[in-house]
Amino acid sequence: MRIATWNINSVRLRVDLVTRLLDEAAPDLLCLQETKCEDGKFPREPFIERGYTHIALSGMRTYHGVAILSRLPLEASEIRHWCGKEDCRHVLVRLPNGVEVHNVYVPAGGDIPDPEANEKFRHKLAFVGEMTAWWPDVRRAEQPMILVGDLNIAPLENDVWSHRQLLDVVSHTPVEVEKLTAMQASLGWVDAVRHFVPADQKLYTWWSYRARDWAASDRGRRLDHIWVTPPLAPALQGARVLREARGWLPKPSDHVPVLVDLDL
DNA sequence: ATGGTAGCGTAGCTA
Repeated sequence: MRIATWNINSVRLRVDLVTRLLDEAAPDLLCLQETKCEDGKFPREPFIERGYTHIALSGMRTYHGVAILSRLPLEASEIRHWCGKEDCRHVLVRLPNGVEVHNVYVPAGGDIPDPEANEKFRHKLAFVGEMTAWWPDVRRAEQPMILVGDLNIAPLENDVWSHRQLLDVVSHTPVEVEKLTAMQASLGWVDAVRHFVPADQKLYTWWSYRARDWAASDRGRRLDHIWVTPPLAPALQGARVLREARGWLPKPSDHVPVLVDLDL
């Protein structure tokens, strides 16, 4: 089974890039974030045509939005809300093989890394904290589960272009990294990508639109993740970050797809 | 130290 995650930054604007990924990488499931699209306006047809007939949506106008496109049947799907907001950041599905897939879009957190001064940063920390407490409450580490999405945190030193220079930049601050690490520990989640790429190797999934030349400066961050619970770790077959998609024309997303293969 | 770009929706918010 191949699963992919991609922050698409408007699914309607980039529907042709999504179909390109489906055609070239042929994932069984594709989890999208930042669809920025109400469910009734979601462009289902190009995906259905390609066999992705099972679609779970949690979308809204203008902001956020998550979606799961699947060519495997979905036995159940559910939308979850966090921090008392209905802001379309989490949809989950159950597959026929019993695996549960969670697609999450963690709040970006604004620019100021101070929860007192910045409500967005406070929301980000609260979001991850709430979810961390929730996992052991409702699920067990023995259940086969996959968590994917734009977690908006780059936890390791080599998940950013400069650990030292990003220590006080939202996405890589110690307080965020601690929060994400605590969530990972909550059910013993295994980082499926770092399972294959050594921690001393730089790895990014996002490059800012603001760089003059994203590839030349290469100031990236690894914000997009795929985690699995311990029972799925032995099934991990490989992982890929599709860096070349950052250059897909005419209008690339600032994030690239992340893919993991499992022997399931 | 600062400003740089992008999407939505048509101003200003979010990233």
